[in-house]
Amino acid sequence: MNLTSAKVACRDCSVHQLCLPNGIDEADLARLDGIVERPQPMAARRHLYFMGDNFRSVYVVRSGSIKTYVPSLDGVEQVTGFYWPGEIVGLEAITIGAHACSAQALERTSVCELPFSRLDALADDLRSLGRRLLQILGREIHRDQQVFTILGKPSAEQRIAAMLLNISSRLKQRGFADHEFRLSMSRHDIGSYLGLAYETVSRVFSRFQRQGLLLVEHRQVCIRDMAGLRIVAGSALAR
Amino acid sequence: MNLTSAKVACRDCSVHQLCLPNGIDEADLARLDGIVERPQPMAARRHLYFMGDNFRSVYVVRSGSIKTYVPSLDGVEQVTGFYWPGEIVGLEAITIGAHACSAQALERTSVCELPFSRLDALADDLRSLGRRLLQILGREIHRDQQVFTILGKPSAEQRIAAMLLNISSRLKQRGFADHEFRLSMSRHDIGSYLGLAYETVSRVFSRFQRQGLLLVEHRQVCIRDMAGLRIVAGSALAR
DNA sequence: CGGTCCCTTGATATTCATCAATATCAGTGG
DNA sequence: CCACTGATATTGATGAATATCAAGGGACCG
Repeated sequence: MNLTSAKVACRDCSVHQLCLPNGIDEADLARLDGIVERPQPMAARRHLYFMGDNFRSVYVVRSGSIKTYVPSLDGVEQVTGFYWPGEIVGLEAITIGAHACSAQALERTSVCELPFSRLDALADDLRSLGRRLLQILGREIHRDQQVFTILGKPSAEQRIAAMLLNISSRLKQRGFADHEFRLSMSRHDIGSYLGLAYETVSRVFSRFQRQGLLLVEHRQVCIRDMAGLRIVAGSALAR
Repeated sequence: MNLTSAKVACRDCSVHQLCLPNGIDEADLARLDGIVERPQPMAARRHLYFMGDNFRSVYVVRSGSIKTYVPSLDGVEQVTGFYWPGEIVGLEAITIGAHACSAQALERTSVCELPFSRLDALADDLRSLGRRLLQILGREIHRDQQVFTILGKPSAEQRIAAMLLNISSRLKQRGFADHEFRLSMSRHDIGSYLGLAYETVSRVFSRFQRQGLLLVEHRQVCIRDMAGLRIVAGSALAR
């Protein structure tokens, strides 16, 4: 028996407040809980879904992390996002009915699976769930807007600083340390996400370390000077 | 009296099929129509809202175009999006309750205003409206994902080609010509959006023209070689 | 008609990608 | 335990792409 796959009810889940159940009352929560599936944890590099797959479920990361990417003909995949505990993967497929990207575990990762048809049917009954779903999607749109300000920055230093601040703030929201964390993705993934060569990512990390902004050891990152990093990122909303 | 501000019911609106009412049945449509406000057209450069404003409404572009941007301390605003007829502005504020960016008309523009509290209340009654709202937000998330693949491209040529294709496909969806259109935003805005200097935008346009990919005259763009543009953009989902 | 903003183009400086070599780390099997 | 292997990361050298500085032309607006 694998402890990490033990069934944890939504009400006792550590990311409860960031997840769908937040704002759903006790009685309704039990019904929501009834449709949540909790598969075995996934090994690193396993896929949650592939681009083009029929949309069945959205997935909440419970532990570990996920990257999404768009594979391309020439084999150069483009990373479109990273997801940490409490974040929801697969929302991009709701309207289209098919996944617009592939989703892959960056490390050993466990998720909750929420079959969307059952979620949708349940929302017919529970107006609070319908509202909550709308909130979740609205939050996602808000986040995407913030990411636009990261990817729209003109220099490698600005983009990387803004990305680190974005990760930091997301981890903080989830109750993790905001100044020290382990990047579960490779330099290559970061470069693909930000539109930079992976060597550039590596160099900027080294430069930030020399400047006293960061301590970087492999994938472990410690932010030494949050304010300085904000200045590098550019004042435009790097919170 | 201004003809463009004449009251057009949702059912007769030209962007009906891209807008909220799509999929709402006749009887319910009348009720939805009842809460839609149709303000006078806005002059170019007028703001729909400013960052930080309380969230009251979402806005559907009926004619003209809107840009959204994040103003920053040093005065260097960062553009986060462009919106054409049938597209909905303001969704990023739904969950937070305050606008995360400012929205400005790029030309004479008319919108429909949908007061969200009334929309939300109506959705309690009309399950079809609740579903439709979810669809709208899901579509927005899907679009944002596509934008990530534009902004994540490594070169100026790729980003600009991908952006043009993205605009083209959005205009086509709305029944406009997909190979010939007028950009309502400045080179500066495009540069800010894509993380490029405005001179680079200008140069790449000229280069594309010399290569026979485009005809560019001021803000008027004609795509001469759609397939070639797709190749430049890189195969990764530039549709 | 004059002024302002926007766009284009050129020259130069800077940043970034690419190529390449080396180092490090996580597994794997002897 | 250690050697071996392949993936990952760092760093340097070089060339290409992009930003910056600068000038001039053209469109739009009062």
